[in-house]
Amino acid sequence: MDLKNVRRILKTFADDTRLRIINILSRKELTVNDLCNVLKKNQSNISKHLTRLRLTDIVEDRREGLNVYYYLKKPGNKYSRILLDAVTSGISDINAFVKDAEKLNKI
Amino acid sequence: MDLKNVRRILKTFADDTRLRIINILSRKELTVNDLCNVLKKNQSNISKHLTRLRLTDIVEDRREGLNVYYYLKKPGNKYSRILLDAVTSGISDINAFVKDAEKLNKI
DNA sequence: ATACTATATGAACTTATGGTCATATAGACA
DNA sequence: TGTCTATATGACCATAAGTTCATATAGTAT
Repeated sequence: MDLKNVRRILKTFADDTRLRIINILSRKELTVNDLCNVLKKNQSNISKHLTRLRLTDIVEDRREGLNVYYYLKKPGNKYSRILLDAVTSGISDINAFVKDAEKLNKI
Repeated sequence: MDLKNVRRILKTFADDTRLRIINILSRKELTVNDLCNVLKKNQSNISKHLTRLRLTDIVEDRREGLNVYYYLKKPGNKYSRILLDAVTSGISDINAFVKDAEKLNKI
């Protein structure tokens, strides 16, 4: 883990849409389309954010027919885990997150 | 703490120069000029990064004559503290940080 | 093959960000 | 007062990042 990686991980987290995606995926794996519905964003937008999260090793995907399911990846190295834990700790009660979780239950 | 604050804090952390400043200040309070010398960046640049860190409640400053000393803010908010701990202890052995610490000892 | 659905990606646009230069401000001291 | 040093800030530029539209790709089904 070097400085570049730390910055890359932090930058990837430092966006509202991606934070919301991470929060949602922490509860349940979902398809791109599901995420569009919960977040009320267009498909291109969500897909690009997911690509970025995948390139930063935060999520992984698996295809099932036409659908691609995204889910949180268990961090491989120790430093990633420390950072990811720090970034995600103590923020689950954020209002926007709670609302997203409620929408999620209706899907 | 809302989503906007979390994003703001993460964005502030997500920069090489600011991460290096945080690492350095975690060891010792320093003047703007000291930080310029360690980081080999111009004064304007460092000053602006420090201003941003101050506005995000990560550092504080105190003036002593002509010099302004910067140091990590003690309580900060809870989320900043968690990130700060991750960056300053969990991943403090990253190469760029160690090198900065060595330069710091020569001042 | 065609048609349909889900997802990914290239192009273009807008805004945000980091860096540098020049200048302004603040304090010390003669 | 003037001058020097340390720091802050405004203007400007270049690049990065987020969004949207249109299109491409992948898989299903007929």
